[in-house]
Amino acid sequence: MKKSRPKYMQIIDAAVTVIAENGYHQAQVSRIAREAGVADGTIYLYFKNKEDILISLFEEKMGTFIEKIDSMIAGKETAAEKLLLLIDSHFRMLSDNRGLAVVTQLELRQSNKELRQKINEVLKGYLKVIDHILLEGKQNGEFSETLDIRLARQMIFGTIDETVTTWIMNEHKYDLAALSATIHNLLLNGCGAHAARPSIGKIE
Amino acid sequence: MKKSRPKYMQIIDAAVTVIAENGYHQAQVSRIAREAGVADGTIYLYFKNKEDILISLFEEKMGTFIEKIDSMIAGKETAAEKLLLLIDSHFRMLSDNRGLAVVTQLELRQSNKELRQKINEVLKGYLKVIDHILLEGKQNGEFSETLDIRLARQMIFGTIDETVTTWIMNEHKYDLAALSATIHNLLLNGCGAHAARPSIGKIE
Amino acid sequence: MKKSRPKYMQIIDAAVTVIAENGYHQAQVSRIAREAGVADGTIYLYFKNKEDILISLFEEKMGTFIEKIDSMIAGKETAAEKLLLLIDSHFRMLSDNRGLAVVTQLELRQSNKELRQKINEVLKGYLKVIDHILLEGKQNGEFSETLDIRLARQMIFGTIDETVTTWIMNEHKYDLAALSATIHNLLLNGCGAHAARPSIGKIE
Amino acid sequence: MKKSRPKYMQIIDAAVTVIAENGYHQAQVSRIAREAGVADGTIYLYFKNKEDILISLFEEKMGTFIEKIDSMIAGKETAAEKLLLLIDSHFRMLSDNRGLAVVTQLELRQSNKELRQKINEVLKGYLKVIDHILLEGKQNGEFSETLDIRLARQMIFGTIDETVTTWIMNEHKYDLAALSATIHNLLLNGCGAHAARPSIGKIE
DNA sequence: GATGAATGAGCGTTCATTCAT
DNA sequence: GATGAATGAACGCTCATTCAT
Repeated sequence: MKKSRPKYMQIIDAAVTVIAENGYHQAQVSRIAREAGVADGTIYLYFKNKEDILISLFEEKMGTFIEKIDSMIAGKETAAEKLLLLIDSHFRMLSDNRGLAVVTQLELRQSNKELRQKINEVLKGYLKVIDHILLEGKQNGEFSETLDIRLARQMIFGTIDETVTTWIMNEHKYDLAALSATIHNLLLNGCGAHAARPSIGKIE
Repeated sequence: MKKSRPKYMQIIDAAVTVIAENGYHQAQVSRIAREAGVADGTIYLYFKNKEDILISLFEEKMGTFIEKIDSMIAGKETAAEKLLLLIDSHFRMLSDNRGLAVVTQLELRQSNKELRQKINEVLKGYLKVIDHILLEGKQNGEFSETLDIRLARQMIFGTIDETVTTWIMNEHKYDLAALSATIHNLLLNGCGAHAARPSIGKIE
Repeated sequence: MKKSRPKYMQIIDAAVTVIAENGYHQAQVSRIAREAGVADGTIYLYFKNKEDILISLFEEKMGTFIEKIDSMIAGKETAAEKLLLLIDSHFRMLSDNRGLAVVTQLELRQSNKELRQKINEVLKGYLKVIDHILLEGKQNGEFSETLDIRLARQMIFGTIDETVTTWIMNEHKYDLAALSATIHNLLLNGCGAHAARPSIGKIE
Repeated sequence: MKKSRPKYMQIIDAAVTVIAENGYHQAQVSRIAREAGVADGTIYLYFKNKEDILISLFEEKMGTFIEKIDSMIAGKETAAEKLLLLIDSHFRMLSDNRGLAVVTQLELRQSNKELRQKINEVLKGYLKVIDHILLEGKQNGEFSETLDIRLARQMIFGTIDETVTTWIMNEHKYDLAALSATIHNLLLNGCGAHAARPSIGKIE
């Protein structure tokens, strides 16, 4: 429907740009409209209100990302490989799109509780992907059979999230994607992976 | 100093109460003043501006917490024990003070970038405590000698933080402190601790 | 002429329906268009602007009413009979068409001064009918020969109008048309009619 | 309380001036504030919102008027005299305060249904005064013993209201107060007063 | 004639901060 | 030191109207 219209994505991309450049609280609707090259009122033909722009932004960008990860992961055999791919894709996506990184890691978190709860709904899709990897790893013996999946997932997501946030707070001074292998190793150990055997070559 | 006057802490505690009950965006200066039992203008005799209240809040509460941890940790011998104490104290402090937990984990993160950067300054003290534990663990052979301290610290802090946030988002439905041992184990593994041997009794 | 096209009346009737159901301030052009089953832009092929719809609405509905009254009155002999017919027709028309009653008595009065002045132009036709009745009554001796026609007309119109408005504000709880005879009697007295003699049968 | 502060009446008077000069829809809060010589925000120390200004305006001005009428009327003996005083005071008040006349007769009626209903609440006090006069007149034999008080009140109020509105629509071209005696006479007749006897001298 | 997507001006209200008392 | 009345900048959203198709 409306999502097929070019202006829909145009406005979302304008929102990312404006928020990344000026911060969440400086992202007035009129500024987003100007950046998108449309009139203020046009925004409201595609979005219910300002909050709807931000939720849609997150849904579109994160949704696309989750789908990509999902299909890429399908091609890997071991849970360890899948986890590495997830971490690495996550880091690469944000490295390649620093505006989006700032928006999702810092700016959007300044929103009110309701918006943040909706963002969390979207994130659940991502957390499910992690859970699948963990479950598979437990079942095929890669990970400890006593692993608490919920807590392990919190470790994985928390570590990735904190790593990205720190990188941004340090103004992207170093190469985020270069950390993938080390982080992967930390997390694998955390999951009780049989450290020496599966890791071959470049990962360690 | 102004900090020695009773009204200083009175205002900070009022801020915690007001933010915990009504959320960051409902925490108007006049409401904090009413809760503290002072006039609006009085706030500005003790704090430069509203942001200053929130930074001071974080400094006072987190500062006290870091000092406590630091002195408690001094009594423990191994890095593993210190880490367990840190995790457990962290979880217990927030379990025992849910208002403060909501304020620091959710509400204060809605503030703008500048405020969050100052909050990060305060957090650095906490991160240093973690770094000390990790360094000690590496030096005395408890942890892997190739451990990247910065990334391990991000894993530890990120995992703790995500665990607390998830607990709050689930409206404290379960016992946070009960997770200490399991989280500790995950993180120890992550750090390459010689899993089986050192953990005795209740940790595993 | 444009007025001859079917969509002209279709839009006016849609306007009455929309205003009656949702009130003046909720009667957006796009809503009227939807109710009329035409596109927004089509409205502007038949009406200069929104105000023009409302004026035309009043002209059409009130104009029709005045013509009806005029021809009906012609069949009556005395001024008193004509006045009764006028009051009774007025009450019946609005009783039978409550949507229109709400629109003309309440909603349209929320319009701005210019629109209300144009509505008054239309009303002048109605006031002229009243004036004719009064003049005839004075001339044939039914009414006081000192009667001030302008003021008597204001009394008649003001009384009818206030009676209808009160009826609507009371949510049509009682039968408006049942008041015709009593109101007629009050107004006849006001006009100095020789009370006892001319009123025969049902009027008193 | 707040009503005792001088700024309360200052803002109400500013509202009358601004609405009278520019019309209801041009009466922005900021314009009223400027006219009152206060900051926009100050308005909200004395009034809940814009609507509250207008209701208060009506309550203050009409409330004062009703009290005045009530006490003046107490000094008159007959219902006829009381009615004359009421009409004459009504006309004089609005003649002496043409801005207020425009505001209450034309502009305030453009407000939405809720505001108009609150205005009607205030008006009920005025209608009660009329009802008292009518009841007294019926009881002491001045008026017809079959007089329907509700309808007679609608005639009296409707006639006065229509007379004032016509005067304003004619841009105050003639002397409104000069009509008091004639209107009084019309209404007395309407009420079935024994025409010849009670009216002495100046009334007719 | 008919459409409907796009336009953009306009405004009530909040609240951090000041300063005369 | 303490007060609290006053300030005024800032912004999301609606809807009558246009015009390219």
